Amino acid sequence: MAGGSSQPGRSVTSKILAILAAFETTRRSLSLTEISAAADLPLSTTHRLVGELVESGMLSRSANGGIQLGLRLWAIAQNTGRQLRDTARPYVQDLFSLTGETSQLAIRDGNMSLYIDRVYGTKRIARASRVGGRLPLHATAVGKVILAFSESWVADAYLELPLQQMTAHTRSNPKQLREELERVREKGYATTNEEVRLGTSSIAVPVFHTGRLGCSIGLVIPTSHAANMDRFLPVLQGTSRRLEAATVHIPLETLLGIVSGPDMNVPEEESPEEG
Amino acid sequence: MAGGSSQPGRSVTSKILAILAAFETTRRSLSLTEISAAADLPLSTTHRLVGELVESGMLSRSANGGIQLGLRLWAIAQNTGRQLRDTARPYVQDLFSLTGETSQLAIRDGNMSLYIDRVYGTKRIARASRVGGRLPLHATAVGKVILAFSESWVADAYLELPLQQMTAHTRSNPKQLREELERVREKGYATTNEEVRLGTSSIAVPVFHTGRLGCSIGLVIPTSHAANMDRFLPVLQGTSRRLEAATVHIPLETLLGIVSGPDMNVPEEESPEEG
DNA sequence: AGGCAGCTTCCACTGGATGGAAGTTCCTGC
DNA sequence: GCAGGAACTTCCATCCAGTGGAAGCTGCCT
Repeated sequence: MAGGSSQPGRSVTSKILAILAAFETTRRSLSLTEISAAADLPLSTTHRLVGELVESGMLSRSANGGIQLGLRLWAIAQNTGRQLRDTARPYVQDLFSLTGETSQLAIRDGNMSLYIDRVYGTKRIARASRVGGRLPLHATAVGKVILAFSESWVADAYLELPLQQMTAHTRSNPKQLREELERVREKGYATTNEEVRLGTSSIAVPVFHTGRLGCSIGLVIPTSHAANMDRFLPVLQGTSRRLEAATVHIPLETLLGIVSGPDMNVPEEESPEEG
Repeated sequence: MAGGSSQPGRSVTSKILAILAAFETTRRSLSLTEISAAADLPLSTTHRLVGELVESGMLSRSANGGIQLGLRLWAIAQNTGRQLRDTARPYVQDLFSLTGETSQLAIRDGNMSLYIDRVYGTKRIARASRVGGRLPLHATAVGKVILAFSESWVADAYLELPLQQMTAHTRSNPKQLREELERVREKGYATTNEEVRLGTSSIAVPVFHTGRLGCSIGLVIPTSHAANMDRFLPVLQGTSRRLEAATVHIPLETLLGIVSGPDMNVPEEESPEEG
């Protein structure tokens, strides 16, 4: 290639991905230089690629000169897993209306729980998760539900990995976790107490689909009034059952848009980020 | 390039965009051949690029062999306009709780209204819009609000374009529309009656930000009980005012993530699609 | 008014992208 | 069970699109 030392073995595709990935962890707009650094690309290459991406609407320039993700990209991406989100949203809303607590729906994406939808009130509580965000499976209630009710290889593979200690309360001992998952299976729901972030607790139940785990729905509750969280169980289980009924006619693969095959993909270190 | 007749002048970037754009109008998974046709690329090129995109998580292969948008892409794209969506969501929810009618929030994207958020109940009504979807500005209540309260060049430029006749009720006469926009400005809200789709009507109000139009919020109502729609006005205006208060401290550019500059981009013919 | 950081443009070079063709798999109909 | 064919995958000689160092530009800060 150019002047002398291109970085061989990097396809254009991977460079474009690297540029988009620079926005994966931040809500801010980024400068060209920041993108260049994050994507590990020469400034001039970044400049040209970003230019093309802006041209096409994948990225956009904001008033202050920064670069952000474009509305076109967002609009295209809205088609991902739409079946599940469109179907589930009213039920997640109901859950919020009935409990008044932050309600969420998550699926497994590799070895993380991926938050698909989330309904919350105007009084903000400190939040560790967000729609599109990921958290470790062992630290959250939805994650524990996913580990407990997925095919056994999921938990087996997961518990081999190093388990991130997010707060002093996070259980990072594989043996203890395995026992806890057993209890989750018996009781039919999972809870956490300040295992992701101090001050918030959570509770979650599974949503099944043709005998397999489909997703998990749960509540995030300020620890201050989280005593007796299981008072929410009837509502949670009722919502789960109604959601199961609403999705039973849709093939699981259509719902999720993915096969969650045995490909536990590599950690990739997304820190919990912002509150 | 290869064997003989590449299509010169097409950057790799544009090819990747073309592949992603193939998913813009469909929720289905696509076969390689379909993508190849939609993106107007040779099959082998499509094969290689799709392979790379799947590798990186931008696309994913579903169980039946089809190809779909990947969760990674979705998760990255969630950062687009997050500030506005995160802030506004509870207010859109409130609007739904208080009215029981489908509630939505839209902004202008080129010469279309882009639906940013939407809250609806479990009883489905025929719907023409969806989150991430676009509709012509002149046929919807939110669109009319956008035209009426944006800088005057927006409506001026828009009314020069050919106006799509979506139903028998759609007003596609520029002169009539200009008068209607004047009335919208006087009354402070806009309505439609079956102008997008027979059977549904809508009403919308503007949400301002530092004196300029920020976005528009509105309701979609089955025409059967849309008589006296303006009974919803106090709730709509109250919600708008509360949303204005909640966003006033955030710079407009940060909110939208874009400058809606004088670049009225070309129609691009997205049909209303599915109900 | 000099310095500097960030952005944009330029351009000769070259290796990664290219796509036609051949090979493979997996149907479906007779 | 096998011919026909549609969809997908692999191969590889060709060559131009992508490349990135360097130089130029802009605007801000001191």
